Parts: sequence; C-alpha cells; structure tokens
Amino acid sequence: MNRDAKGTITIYDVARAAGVSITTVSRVLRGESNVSASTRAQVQSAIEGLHFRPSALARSMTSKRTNTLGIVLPKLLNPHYARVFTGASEEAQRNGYAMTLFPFTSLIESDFDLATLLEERFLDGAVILVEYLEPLQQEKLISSLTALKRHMPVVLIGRKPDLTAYPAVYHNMAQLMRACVAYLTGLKHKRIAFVGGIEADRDDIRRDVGYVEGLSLAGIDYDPSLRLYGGGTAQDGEQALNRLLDTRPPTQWPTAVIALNDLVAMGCMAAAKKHGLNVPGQLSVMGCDNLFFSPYLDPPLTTVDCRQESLGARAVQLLLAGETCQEEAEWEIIVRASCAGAERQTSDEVHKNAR
Amino acid sequence: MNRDAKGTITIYDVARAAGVSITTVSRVLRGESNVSASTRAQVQSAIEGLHFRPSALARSMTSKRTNTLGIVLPKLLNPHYARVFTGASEEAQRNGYAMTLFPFTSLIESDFDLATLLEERFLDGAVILVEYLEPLQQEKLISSLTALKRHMPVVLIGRKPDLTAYPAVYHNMAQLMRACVAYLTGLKHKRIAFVGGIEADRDDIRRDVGYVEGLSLAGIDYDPSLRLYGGGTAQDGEQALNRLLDTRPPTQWPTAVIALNDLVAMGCMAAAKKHGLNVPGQLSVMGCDNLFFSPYLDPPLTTVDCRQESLGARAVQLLLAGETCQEEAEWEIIVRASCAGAERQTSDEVHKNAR
DNA sequence: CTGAAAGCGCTTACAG
DNA sequence: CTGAAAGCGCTTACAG
Repeated sequence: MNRDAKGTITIYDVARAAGVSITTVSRVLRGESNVSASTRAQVQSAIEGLHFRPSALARSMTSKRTNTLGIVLPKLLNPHYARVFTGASEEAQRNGYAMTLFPFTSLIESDFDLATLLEERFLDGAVILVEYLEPLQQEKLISSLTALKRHMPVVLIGRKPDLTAYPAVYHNMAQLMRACVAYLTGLKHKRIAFVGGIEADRDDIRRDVGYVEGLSLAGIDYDPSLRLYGGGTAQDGEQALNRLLDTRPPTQWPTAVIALNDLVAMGCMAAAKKHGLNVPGQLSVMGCDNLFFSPYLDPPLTTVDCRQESLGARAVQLLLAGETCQEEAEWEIIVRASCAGAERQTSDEVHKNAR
Repeated sequence: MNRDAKGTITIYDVARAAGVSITTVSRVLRGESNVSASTRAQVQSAIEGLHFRPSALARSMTSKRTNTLGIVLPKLLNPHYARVFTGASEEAQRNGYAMTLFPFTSLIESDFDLATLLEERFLDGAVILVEYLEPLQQEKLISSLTALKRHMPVVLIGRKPDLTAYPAVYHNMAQLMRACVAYLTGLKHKRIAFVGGIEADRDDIRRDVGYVEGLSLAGIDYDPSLRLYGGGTAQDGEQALNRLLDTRPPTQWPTAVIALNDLVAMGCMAAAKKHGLNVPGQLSVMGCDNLFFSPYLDPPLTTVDCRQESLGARAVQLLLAGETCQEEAEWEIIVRASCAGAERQTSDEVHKNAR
C-alpha cells in the first residue's frame, strides 16, 4: 500500500526491507532497548541501505513538540542584538532546541502580524524583544501577543514590559542611567548631555528618569537642551551632537556625553573630532552595550556591558521552565579611556551651569 | 469523536460549531472561492469564536512543504555574517519563507552533524556558508552535505566550493585581492603586507594567489615575511601587525597593509598607533567587508564592500528556483581616508625592496 | 521481544 | 457549492 511513488522513503519501506513491522522500526529509531540484537541489526542496515531519515514533521505531529523556538529581534545588524541572539540560541541548542529568527522590521512591514507569523511556523515557544512602537502599532502588538499566548509560551525581553502578564527579563534602565551619571559626576562633570532615543519611548523615558535623578543626586539641575533625542545609529549620534555643537558657543558645550548605545557613542566621537574637541581631554564620551568595536575606538570607549548573552540565555531558560516571573538582568560599567576628569571646565562655566 | 480533550482545538471543532464538514472549513481556511457567502461567514465566526489556528504541522504533513529555509552561518557576532543573514532572510520572507539560523560553531561542537541537525528540522532547503575546516572536519562536512542533499536542495555560499556538484554564490577572492594590491601599487606602495587568514585555508590561498599576482603585475617581488597569517578578529590583526613592527627595524616596515577583513583592519590601525605610525601618512590600511563601523574609524577605512545582502539574497533565489549554477558575486572598492600615497618611502628603501 | 490498529490535524482527489 | 473517505509518516497504547 505504501509505495514510495513520490520518492520519499518511509518507515514502511524500512519495515518491508527488514521484514519487520513499522512498530519495531519505530522502536529502533527511538533507541528503545526492548528489541533483540539481531532484529535491531537488520533494521539498522535497512535504514542505512535506504538512506532513510524519519520525518520530523510526522514525528512532531504525534508528539506535539517541534523542538524549535522562535525569537523576534529588531535588527541583527546591530551587534547588540547579535549578542542576544547568540546567547539565546546557544541556550536553546544546549536543551535540544533549534531557534528560528524573525527580524522585527520585516514584521512591521508585513502588516506586523506577529501571531500569524509565529504560529504558522512550528514553534514550541517564543522570545520576543520589541523596541519602541507608535501607539497604533503598540496596540496591534498587544493583541498579537494575546493571540500568540493562547498557543505557546512567550517571554518578553530587553525592556521592562508594560504588560505584567508576561514573563520577562530586562535591564533596569533608570538604575543603569543613574550609575552612568554618577560615574561622570564623580569625575566632576556638570554639563552632561544624553544623546539618542525617541522622546515618546517608554524605555528611553525610563532612562530619562535615571538621567534626571542622577543629575539631581549630584546637585545638578536638569537642562533639557542637553537631552538630544534621535535614533540609535552612529549617524544619528553624529548628527545630534553636531547640531548641538554647531548651535552653542564653545563655552556652553557639554563636558561629557552619555550615548544611548555604542553606535551613537561612536558617532558622537566623530562629531567631537569634527569640532576639534579632544576625547576625553575636552569631552568625555560614555557608551552602552560594550560591542566588539568599542575597545578599538580612539580612545577606547568607556561603556556599559549589558551581558546580552546572559539576557538571551535567561529568557530561553524562563521559556523552557515555564516560569512566569519578570526579572532584572545584570550590567556592568566598563571603564576604558574615553572619559576623564572635567578639567576643561572653568569655575566661571561651572557657576553658570549651576545658575 | 474528536473531542478537544487535550485543549487543542481542531478543524473538527470548527466544523461542528459551524455545522459544516471539515472539507468546507479547510476550503475557507485556504481562501478557496467555491464556498457560498453565508457558509463562509458561519465558518469565519466559528473560527474567531474558538480562536482557531490551523496546525502548520498537519498542513505541512500533506503539502510536503514547510515554507521554512535553513541557513548555516559561522559567527553572527561578525556583522559580515549578519549582513548575509539579513539579505537571505529578507529574500526568503519576500517569498513566504521563514529562515532558521544554525550557528556553525555550535555545529562543530555538537559533533558537526550537519545532516541530522538540518533534517531533523522542517526545512524546504538550506543555504550553507562554511569557513575553513581542518581536513578531518572537511571530510565530515562533505559526507554530511551528501546526505543532506538527498533530502533537500542545498546552496553553498561565500567561497568557491571545492565541490562542483552544488549550486553556489561566491566572491572571486583572487580577483578581489589583485584589485586591492593594484589600488595600493597605484598609490606607489611597494612594501605591502597582507594580514589575517589561516595558511592552510583554501579560500585564503586563493587570496594569496591574487596577492602575489597583484604584486607581480606591479613588478614587485613577493616577500613571504610580509604575509602575516592569523585569525579574523580585531585582536588577531592587532597582534599580527604588532609582532611584525616589533621585530623589524622601522626602515623595513611596510607602507601599506591589506587586512583580511574590517575587523582585522581595525586591529591593524590600533597596532600602527601603538607604534606611533600615522595612518595613512605613514601606513596605509585597507580592509574588506565594509562593515558599519568602518566609516567611523579614525581615519575612515578604505575597504571592499562585498554586497553581503545581495550574496545572501541571491543564494536564496538559487535555492528557490532550483538552479544548479555556481556564480560569482559582486564587490566594490570603497575609497575613504585610510590609504594614501607612499611618500614615506625613501628611494633607498624602494631599492632594497626591489632587490 | 514483536505487531495490528488507532490517532495526530490537516489536504486532496472524487462524488454528488 | 458541499461532503465522505483516504492519506501524509510517524508514535502510542494495547495485546500477545
């Protein structure tokens, strides 16, 4: 009955070749012990002779498991996300799972139907990292998540979710920013700019909270004109800082810059050089993410390592364990050479800044 | 008969709720037109009411297609591969396919059984990029590929395969290297080092051929001590060039360096600075790949854009079209500021070099 | 230690 | 326009 008319060879072909039932073939396939040595040998040789491979599809059909996880990530071209993926993927592999990557930008383009995209595939669960979304897209995301959650476990990652119903791993960005500001105020900086991020974004707002709090703790008034919003690329950082330096007299320039991430920091360093500012002599620059290129910038970049691999790995652990907690991820300031004491500041300027 | 005992709701549940047969449900699911409007509406509302999602597993079971492609890539942390992945993934998406990424290093760790890993998943085809392998691993790869090819179409990518039986997209590395050397000899350089890559590697040997040919075309003898083998990271590049500069008198230093890739180039620039060499005034540095950070190095890096996105996209096209050709991919030299004329060279040195 | 039968959740001819 | 039946390639109780 089961001819290999279509060329695919099945467990029936093996059974026939070995002169046993498909049940027995299935048993040796799954490595069960209750098969006689001679039968096993016959089946094995039939399998090899026919180059038989069991269909994962049929297997999953009965077992209801695919051993495949999905991960939704914004842009892999940013090594930050590549680090997250690497950590998640390796943890998955360690547990016998493969990982299917869904680039986020294309999700938005393709009507952003997270639920359909993920469900149509063969996933046992999904890790989802979302960046800032317009309110309308945000609503769509939430309903997508609701639909998705009905069909598989989901873990959110990267930023503290507004949704408490989902397990999550994220960085405490307010705390992280306070630490960055504290590091720079400890270096006697008073005019500290913060570059990058979208004003409407919840996560960046959290960073903003930490930024303002950090300044306040050091007795520095928050100067909104030193908060430069913009994107997250090197070009964005370069443009933002260029604009500030172009429109202010040098005496009003910041003595330190905290960048949204290392890419933005790299752009800021380019803007500083363009304006003849020595880094860190005349301008300290601090990044975030600790990407592979940051020790090779000139000067090497002081930044925050966000342990992206652990973040991704932890998300997979929560997913596989079926945990429902929301937990904070670790980070650490990496001191290199791009930040120095605020010696350029005159007491005059300090006075002006303190108003 | 089909109770939703396990919680999963199926096409039978929908059929019952809508008072039709499963055939009819299947028809509206697949958007066939031969269903009356009223029936369609009933089925639709049953689907929505039950939050029904068809099982992709069962669907693929009959259709024999999963609409999922696999891609094997070395280390995603190198943005070069991220660019390849992006191009491949977007092309796949454009054609209704998802893309499962298999990081290569973990394949090697996990006994390197490409065939098992890929077949156990649900793939309609695979794009495979391999880097240099030890001879033993190379053999295992080839037998894995043979096994894999029996079950799905495969396209090789990135380097010219030794295997002619597989469709492939790759760069003509000898030609690319000749062009790099020609660019630098055009700038009057005579002592041109080549940094990075493994001596035993076929692909790098091809680059070596182009390197030697390029020198020869400019009437320069090949000096083996200027060929610095090593890995492909920034650290590798830094160490390799440091070693050369440490062991040679400054009068014997190269006036130009071609790096295996942008990461190595970045490391070379660090080594140059450590030895007080101005780039490009005293040492020209040329990279390969044109990664996002290269315009932000100081000075901005002259490099070769390898059109990685097109490379990945083209591989997917060949895969989906069932083509069997091996074709060359495009590349282009991107001139920035890290290479300049060889003015540091004295006629004495030139003479010595020419022997 | 081995096998016959039912079932996983769909799609696909085939009838009507 | 609609439905009954077979089949996709396995695994899983259930018998023996």
